[in-house]
Amino acid sequence: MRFSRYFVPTLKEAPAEAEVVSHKLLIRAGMVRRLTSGIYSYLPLGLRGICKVAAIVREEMNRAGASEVLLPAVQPADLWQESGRWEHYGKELLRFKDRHDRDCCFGPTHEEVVTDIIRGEIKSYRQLPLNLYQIQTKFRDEIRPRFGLMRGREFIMKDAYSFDRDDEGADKSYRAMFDAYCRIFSRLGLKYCSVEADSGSIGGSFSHEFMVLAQTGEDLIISCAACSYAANVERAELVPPRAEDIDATEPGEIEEVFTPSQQTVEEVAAFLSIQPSDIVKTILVYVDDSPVAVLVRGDHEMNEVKVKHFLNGQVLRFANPDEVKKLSGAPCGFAGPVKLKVGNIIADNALKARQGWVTGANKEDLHLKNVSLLRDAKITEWGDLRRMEKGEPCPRCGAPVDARRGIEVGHVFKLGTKYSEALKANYVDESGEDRPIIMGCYGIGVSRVLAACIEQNNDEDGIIFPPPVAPFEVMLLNLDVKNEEVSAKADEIYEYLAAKGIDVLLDDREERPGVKFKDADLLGSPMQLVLGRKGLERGIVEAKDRRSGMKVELSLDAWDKEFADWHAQVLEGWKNS
RNA sequence: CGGAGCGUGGCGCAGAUGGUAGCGCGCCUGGUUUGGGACCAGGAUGUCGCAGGUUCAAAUCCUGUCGCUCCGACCA
Repeated sequence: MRFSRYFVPTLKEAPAEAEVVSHKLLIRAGMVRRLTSGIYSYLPLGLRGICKVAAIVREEMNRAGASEVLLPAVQPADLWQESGRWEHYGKELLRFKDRHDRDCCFGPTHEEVVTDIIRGEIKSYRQLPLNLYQIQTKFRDEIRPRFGLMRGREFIMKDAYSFDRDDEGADKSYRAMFDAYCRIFSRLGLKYCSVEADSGSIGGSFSHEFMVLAQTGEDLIISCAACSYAANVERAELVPPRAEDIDATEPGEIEEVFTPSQQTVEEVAAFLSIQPSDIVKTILVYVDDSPVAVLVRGDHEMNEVKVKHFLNGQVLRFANPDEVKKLSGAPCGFAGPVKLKVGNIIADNALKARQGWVTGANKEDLHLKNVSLLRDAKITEWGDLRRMEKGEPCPRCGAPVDARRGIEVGHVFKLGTKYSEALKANYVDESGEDRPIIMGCYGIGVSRVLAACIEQNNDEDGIIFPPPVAPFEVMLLNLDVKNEEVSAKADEIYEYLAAKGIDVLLDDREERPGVKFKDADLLGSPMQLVLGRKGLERGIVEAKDRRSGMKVELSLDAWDKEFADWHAQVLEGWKNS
């Protein structure tokens, strides 16, 4: 492409709306523009980036034996009522009515639609296994879209669905997708890892997430260097205290202590000159509208996902101040398990480690000392209810774990028969018996991958695209557009590269050199070729590796070889990084 | 939805105590420049988010409303 005729509206300043680096750079580089909250237009350069990602995804999906389809974005409500998700999906599902007043929705995911196709077409075990995928725009009406393409409401996703006759086959399909995902993210040049994950509202038995490591990631990943255990914090299992670590000494009599206006754990600890780990935090929540008190150690964090699963609940919300008052009889900050009038009190395993605790007294400005949860409280059940912290023992090998931030770019689920049973997608096996198809589903956030890629590859001058993702692999700068010889040579090199199948953007704008250098760095092509009058006189083209900043001069006399060597060398550098 | 903040030329912003809108970037014209976002001169562009209200007078005060961003519950 020729820059002068292409549409690349670059910006010197980052728009105020952008918070994270990928968002700022996507806008500054003229790749995207926001239409409204969480909804973006892809401009030519952005679309090229998306297409590059999609092409790799497509190749690897095809290679893994999946067949590409394109399913409808607008879907009828009855399908969703059949699966039960019309009720359960929540407000992220964008619902509307058509002119005939029929309920519809915009697909946030396509389990219902594929399963509907499959139940109509698949009758026999002979037709299985099968894997269908698509790359398509999804819509999820997120509560709070943020970080540009990272969490949009409208986004581009690759979603695949596998159909198998039995568990063994389903596991094979899952494995095939897992491997394909590894190949995809490696080819895209991303630093990623796969972690055990919670399966969330899509449902199913087990799942893994693919995370791109980045400080701005919204997810926390627990990983163990010693045994390669890795999991999302939502999921990371904690080992209960070992028998020998338990101090069973029974404390003395319960004692009320005056703690005026000391509401937070930190305040109470400071006021009583004790550690936060000497305190039991009592968190009042509602799970599916019934009240629950969750007990965790003062220095620990409750894990809402774990609590939800522990109670087999769908929705968890915190009690509001009025409800706290009603449930505990005291304002926020003074709830405690002793004589608490909440039927369901669940406690984290870590609280088994000892007996004497400080807790709220369920009375304003009072706490209790010497509380034994076994003696003084009615604990319904104990369990793993908190978030793992950095440095805690790995559930597999006991070594201290590390915590890092990540962006979820892919997710593989083993669904089982959740949808096939709800929608009656059965097949007939060898013995003539009807059986539900075993399903799996596999997503990649294509637009998010582009953002994550920029998040991971940038510097103060702009984007540094890995070659496979770069909208243009080479940017060719003609510094003297008005000089006919220079322009003729630039055109010649442009044609040469194009003929080699290299995506090249020729900057033929009537701009000063400085503008072109700045834009080239901003747009992030991994390779820059610079041709000017001075260089042409000396018979050279200057070549810059965007990532290392290394510049070399390529002789025009030996162009074929010198360019090929340099090109290979830059690509090699990326592979080894 | 709860908490915080912001809406003023295309972009980034300034406009106390009310007096009829300005700066930088960008854009247009001409000239001088031309290897890391040039300079000079001239020029265009605003129903100050929207709707009410107070006032002789509102970007500024009041009320409502819409939109956006950020912090918490969702997820690719």
